[in-house]
Parts: sequence; structure tokens; C-alpha cells
Amino acid sequence: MAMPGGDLRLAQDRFVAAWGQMGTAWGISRTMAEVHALLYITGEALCTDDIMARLEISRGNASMSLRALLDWGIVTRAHKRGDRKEYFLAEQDVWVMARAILRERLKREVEPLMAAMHETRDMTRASQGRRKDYDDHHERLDELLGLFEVMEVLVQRFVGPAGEGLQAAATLLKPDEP
Amino acid sequence: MAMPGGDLRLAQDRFVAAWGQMGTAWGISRTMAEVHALLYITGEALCTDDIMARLEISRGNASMSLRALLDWGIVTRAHKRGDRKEYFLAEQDVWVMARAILRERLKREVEPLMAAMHETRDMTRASQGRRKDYDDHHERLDELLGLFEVMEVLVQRFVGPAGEGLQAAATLLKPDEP
DNA sequence: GGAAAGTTTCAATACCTTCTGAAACATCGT
DNA sequence: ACGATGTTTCAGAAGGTATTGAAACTTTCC
Repeated sequence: MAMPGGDLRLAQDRFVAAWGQMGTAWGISRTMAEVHALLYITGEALCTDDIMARLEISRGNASMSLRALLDWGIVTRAHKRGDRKEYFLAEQDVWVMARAILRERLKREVEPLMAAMHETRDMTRASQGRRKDYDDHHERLDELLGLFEVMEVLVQRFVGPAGEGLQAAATLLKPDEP
Repeated sequence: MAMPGGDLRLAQDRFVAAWGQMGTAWGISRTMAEVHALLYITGEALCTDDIMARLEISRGNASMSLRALLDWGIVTRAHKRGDRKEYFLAEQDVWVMARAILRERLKREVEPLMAAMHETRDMTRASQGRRKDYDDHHERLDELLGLFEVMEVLVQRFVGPAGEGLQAAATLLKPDEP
């Protein structure tokens, strides 16, 4: 019975805000998350000016965020016939989206950490097997490296190239619950 | 060949720095991550002053970070006989640690988001089935909610109360590779 | 009970990331 | 080739979170 029309926009705004919030909590700039949220929830191809207007952000900010989203592979360029303006479209398959995000974060943040841990371990290799404190140190590093390796395999397996794995695994897991 | 003794400390510092860096990238304060890293990698029970000295941070900061780590359940209090000072010890089982971290973040960041998405969907329920744009909007929200639900189940299943699931799953997955 | 040792809180400050706005740059149509 | 339209970059400003340092509070021991 409410007047229909404005509430869709309100709902979109709510979603954009929530998604933006989540972004900040996970180390993604709020605007970047909001731009993505807007493109996803509208499902439309929007141009930079549309985004600027809707989110009330500057051109520079919009441009930077769009570039980053393109880098992440969760937004693609689109063109409208007879219009040389560039439009942007969010990946609509949430599984593809999740894959892209996980892959990117794994590459950017987890792999450097693992490399650092390996280097850290090498720093004290000379004293290995001669002193308990050094051995304990190595074991702790190895435990952590093991954890990350397993997680990496899991992620790559589920959201890697094949992709449908996650879905299958999830349904496979559910029946076990009472 | 290198003089042994100092290099363990250097290696620990390296690890602390790397872990701290990772923290910031995932929305955890650098200091909190560093305190945790220090406690984990030394494996020792350290008191606030030890941590302050080693990390060169203020008392207030150390206190806040320790409190947060206790809240997360990845650091516990420890007492030394004949010393009324409080010491802190990091959880040494990396699987327990991972479980605690995932559980906490799920609760703090994912669940509020899901709640917001449900609310968002309810905001436009009135127009459901009457206009295509509204229906598309609902479908997009449902897709995303579905993704999060599956991920939640996965995480809860693997790192939930039972705990050893992840390890098993990982070894189960590995053989598939060529 | 009171001094000493330990712990927590909080307003002020520092720091760092994000954002703006404008200028430089690129591309297209005529 | 030139003007018009669209895009990127960047130095400076804004904003927000993390950190400090000191004061308030708590506990323990004599």
C-alpha cells in the first residue's frame, strides 16, 4: 500500500550502506565497496557520472574505485551503441564474484605473508636442532604455515578455476545436520 | 656460523612485523596483531611490561590490545607462582586459533550484514511479483544471501565445535591433484 | 590502614588512509 | 586540426582510527 517507486531506491541505498560498512571491516575502502554494491544491486550499466551523483562522491574517487574494481575483476566495462561513454557493470554471478575476491585477496595478502614466514624460518636455520628454543620457534612457524597451506588448498579447490565446487560441497555438507 | 642468540630475536621481530601487516589488511589494528604475534611466536607467558618494552608501545595501547585478544579467545591469562602480576599466553594450537578468529569475525561482521540484507529485502516486499525491477532486486539479494549462508555453513562445519574437520577435509581434498 | 604494585580508562594527539577538486591528458567527431 | 566530450592523475584537505600519557582505580601485602 506504500507508494511504490521510491522504496526500491531506499532499499538499494540501505544495501549500499551495509556493503560499504562490511568493506571497511575487511580492509576495503568504503567507497570502493559502495560502488560495487551499487552496480551489483541495480544490475544496470552505469557511467561514472551516474555513480558520482548517486553516491555523492568526487570524480577522482569514482574513477579510482572503478579502476580498482576492474582490477579485481568483479566489474566490467560496457558500451552503449551510439554512445562513446564508458559504462560499468558488476559481475552478476555471486559465485564468480566470490571467486574473484578470494583469489585476489589470497594473492595480495596471504601469499606475501607466507613468503615472509618462510624467510623468517630461514633466518634461523643455522641453529636448528641445536637449541630447544630455536626448534620450538621453527615448529610454531611450521604449524602456522601448515594451516595457511591447507586453507589455500581449500580455497583454491572450492573457488578455483572449476568454481562450482563450493556449491556442491555446501549441499554435500548440509545433510549431515540433524 | 652466525653468532647464535640475536638472530632468534630478529626472526621473531620479522614475524611480528609480517603478522601486524596482515592484520591491518584485514581490518585488525596493527598493534593488536603484533601483540598476538609476539605471544604466539615466543610461546612464553609475557606480562604487560614485557610487551610494552618489546613492541615499544604505551601501556594504554598494550592493555587495550590484550583485552581485545582475551575477548577474541586467542590469548589467555596466566599466573606465575609467587608473582601476583598477570601474564598472557597465546593459544598455541593454530586450529583452535583459526576457529576462534573465524567465529568472532563471522559474528561481528558477517551476521550484521546478513541481517541488513534481510531487512533490505523486507523493505520492498509489498511490490514483489508486480514489477520486474523489484523482482530482479529481490533475486539479487537472495543470491547473495544464499552465498553467505553456504559460506557460513562451510565455516561452521569446518571450524565449528568439532574442529578437526578442516584438517581432515584438507587431506581429503589434496589427493585429487595430479 | 596505608603504601606499593598493578591495571584500566579516557581525553587529547598523532598518524595515516581516503577523498576532493582541479588540471593534465586522451579520444572522438566534424 | 580543432573543439567537445570523456578519463586519469595528483597534491592538498578532510576525516577517522589508533596511540599516547597521565590520572583514576583496584588489589595485595605488611
